[in-house]
Amino acid sequence: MTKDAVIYKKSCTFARNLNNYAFMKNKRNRLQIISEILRSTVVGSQEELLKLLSERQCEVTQATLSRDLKLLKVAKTPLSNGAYKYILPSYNKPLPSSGTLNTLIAHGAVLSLEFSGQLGVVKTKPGYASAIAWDIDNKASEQVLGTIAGDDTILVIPREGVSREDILEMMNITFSEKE
Amino acid sequence: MTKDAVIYKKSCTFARNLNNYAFMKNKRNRLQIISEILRSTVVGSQEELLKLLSERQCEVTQATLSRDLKLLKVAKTPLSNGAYKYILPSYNKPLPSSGTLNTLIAHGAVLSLEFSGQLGVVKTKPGYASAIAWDIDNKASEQVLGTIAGDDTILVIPREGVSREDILEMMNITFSEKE
DNA sequence: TTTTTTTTTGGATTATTATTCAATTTGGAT
DNA sequence: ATCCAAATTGAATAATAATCCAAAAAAAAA
Repeated sequence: MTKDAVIYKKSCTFARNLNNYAFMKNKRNRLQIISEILRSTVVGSQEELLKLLSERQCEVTQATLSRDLKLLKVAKTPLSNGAYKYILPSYNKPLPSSGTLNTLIAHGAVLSLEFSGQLGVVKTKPGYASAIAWDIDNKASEQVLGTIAGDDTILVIPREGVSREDILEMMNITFSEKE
Repeated sequence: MTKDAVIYKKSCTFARNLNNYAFMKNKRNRLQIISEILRSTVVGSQEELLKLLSERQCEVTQATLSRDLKLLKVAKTPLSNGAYKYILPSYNKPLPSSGTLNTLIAHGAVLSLEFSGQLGVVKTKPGYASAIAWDIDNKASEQVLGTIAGDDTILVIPREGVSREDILEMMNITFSEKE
């Protein structure tokens, strides 16, 4: 009642933010989408890229796109066939994390769960990391060796032999029952 | 004067023409000069490059220059300082940023960056960790999954597929000459 | 040589991209 | 909440770059 109630209330408050996040109205997601497109497609002009973004429900203007490309340090380079291509710098090749986080994210305080190697990183609303990490520690000791929490980030260290899917499922179960 | 003098004079004139002819009108040489300039200088626009060429007795128009750059497959890429730079294809590949930790360290608050496995650990001056971690989070979300900051230590969790060099480069870009 | 063909080039133009400016929105701090 | 500062964005514009076309120039052929 007490703790749950508090968390529930706060997650409501944050619902709006999450919506924006999900609707790709925000910059980070757009940059991510741009990266993905450029990694998989030959794009020769910003106008062209605008269309591709639009197809993915990402409506922006050329002005913003130009700024995005500058931010991402995307270079425009001539190709052998006479066309041009926008290319990402070498370090811009992150992998989109897999898994369904809907339930998890819907909880409100938990923003995302992504993996790198065997490690999981949970992003939370500022200040929530410790509380949520405590939950994880207590309710998922079967799968989790331990956690380290900052202010809005939790490092989740799974036990050996525990898969990402296991962690994801555990997180969903742990955090979805109270809505 | 004597015949020699005349001949000398003539050969001078002739030589100069030949020079211009050989170095300025000839396409191959011009391309060579362009390459040399781009290798040694930060050039941000074709207009700028035109001036540099002109200083080297190479008078061409922007139209020709554009074609030359296309031929040489020169890419225009954004720099960290907000400017742009034309880059030759061979230099368009991953930057060998190894050992270039100096800039980073010179920033003052960042003392060191070392790796263990895929994880990076940044040492900072006492109290600086959070602030710097925040910077990393916000400016390098493409490469970094998340960070956890103590008082003077930051754990940096790179995304999958992001190499140490990528992180190093990112750090240099993020912390060089800004702020 | 002279003629023909191909390449190269500049002027003008079009196309594309970057930036300015003002308006909003967002994020924090009180 | 309410205010303030910073970030984000689009419309318009400025700046920059690519291309069209015709003319020179060079190369090749006769």
